[in-house]
Amino acid sequence: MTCPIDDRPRVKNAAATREAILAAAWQRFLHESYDNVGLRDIAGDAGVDVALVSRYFGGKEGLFKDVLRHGKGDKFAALGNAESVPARLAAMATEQVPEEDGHNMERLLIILRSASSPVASGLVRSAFSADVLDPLARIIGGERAEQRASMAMAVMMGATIMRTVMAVETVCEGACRHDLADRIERLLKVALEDRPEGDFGEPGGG
Amino acid sequence: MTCPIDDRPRVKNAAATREAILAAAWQRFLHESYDNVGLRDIAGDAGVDVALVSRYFGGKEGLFKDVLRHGKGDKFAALGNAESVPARLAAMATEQVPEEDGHNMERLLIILRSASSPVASGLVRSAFSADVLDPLARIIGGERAEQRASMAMAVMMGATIMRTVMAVETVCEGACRHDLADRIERLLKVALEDRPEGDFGEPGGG
DNA sequence: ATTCGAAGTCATCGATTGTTGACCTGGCGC
DNA sequence: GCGCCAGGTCAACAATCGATGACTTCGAAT
Repeated sequence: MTCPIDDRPRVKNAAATREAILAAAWQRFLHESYDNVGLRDIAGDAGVDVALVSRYFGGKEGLFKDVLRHGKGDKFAALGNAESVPARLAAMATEQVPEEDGHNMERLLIILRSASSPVASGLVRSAFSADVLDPLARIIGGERAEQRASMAMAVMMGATIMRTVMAVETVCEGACRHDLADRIERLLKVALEDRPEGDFGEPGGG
Repeated sequence: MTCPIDDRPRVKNAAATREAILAAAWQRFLHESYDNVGLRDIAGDAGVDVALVSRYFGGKEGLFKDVLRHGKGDKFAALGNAESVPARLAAMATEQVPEEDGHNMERLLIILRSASSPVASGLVRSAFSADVLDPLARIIGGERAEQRASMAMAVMMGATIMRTVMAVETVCEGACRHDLADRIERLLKVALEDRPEGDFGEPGGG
């Protein structure tokens, strides 16, 4: 198979072929939902025959599963301490992030896109719980950490949906981008608060 | 055609048939995405032949379009004034709502489910903008109303996703439901704030 | 009772999907 | 040299989808 972009025709290299398929699948699933991504599209992007996809990954579902667990093993665990989490997440939501966090943000978008597909939803839910929710809950700690982490991720997914899926201008760049990030950061702080309720006021800067 | 649940076989009543199809489609699109809902499923639920769906609504896309604009004309415009919006929306997100708002919440879920389907995304986006975002922005008023409304809806959609799509227990009912609604209400208040930023403290109760 | 049009039924089309098995091909050991 | 086998190609499969056109049936107006 002649790879369309690479000069070398990439002959007889199973590992490279597997990786090419995985990369193409990542990009496809990043922009469209599970159901609307065809194996022929992925194979075409990777410069590979369709049959190889099912052969290497045991079908579409297996490929999607491997896409979800692709990348660093840490995933969302590298968010720093509880203090820095809101700022880091806000930066991720507005995509002012270093390479590493951007990768995790893309994974979140992949999860979001295929969240409502009968065959993918199960994989998506478990991946979200294991790779996103639990690590975040472990970082923030405190009472009802899982619930507060869920609220923070609700903010993240909501903002992401507005930006990428609904394509709302005012959340994309429109006005001042830093103001948007600031508002999201404030939202994340409220979502992560473990104070009872109705208790305002920050512990003070420093 | 013998309707499976109704005693009367419903013969030769185009209006009733149209409404039955619409109701069945509403329920289907409420639980699955646009791509994963078949016209045969809808027709089966409505007790109607498949051909009638395409005949009455001019195809699947037309049916979905009619589903989106189904119901009251007011839609999200009946949320009261700017003061009551956060509480009402929080009640909607946790489904402690009267009949009317529940209908709007279902519409929001329909929008959410089919947001990433190539043919439905356009309809979904315009419906969301016209029936949800703009009315809400008009209610809250103030500076950059559209952006603040978008942030509030981001919170709403995020919470909804957590509950229904991701099926996160802690956001469903788990702990105390009223605490969840309270936290969402606080999030909505922050999302809708039109103060510059960094300015905390409420204007005082009463 | 007859007739005409709306309402409903049936069969089938074309397109697309994921998957599979048979078949080729090129490099490496012997 | 030859065989062997992993890596790759090709064609075809069954299933499903939305859509369409011809046909039948019922209701009502005359």
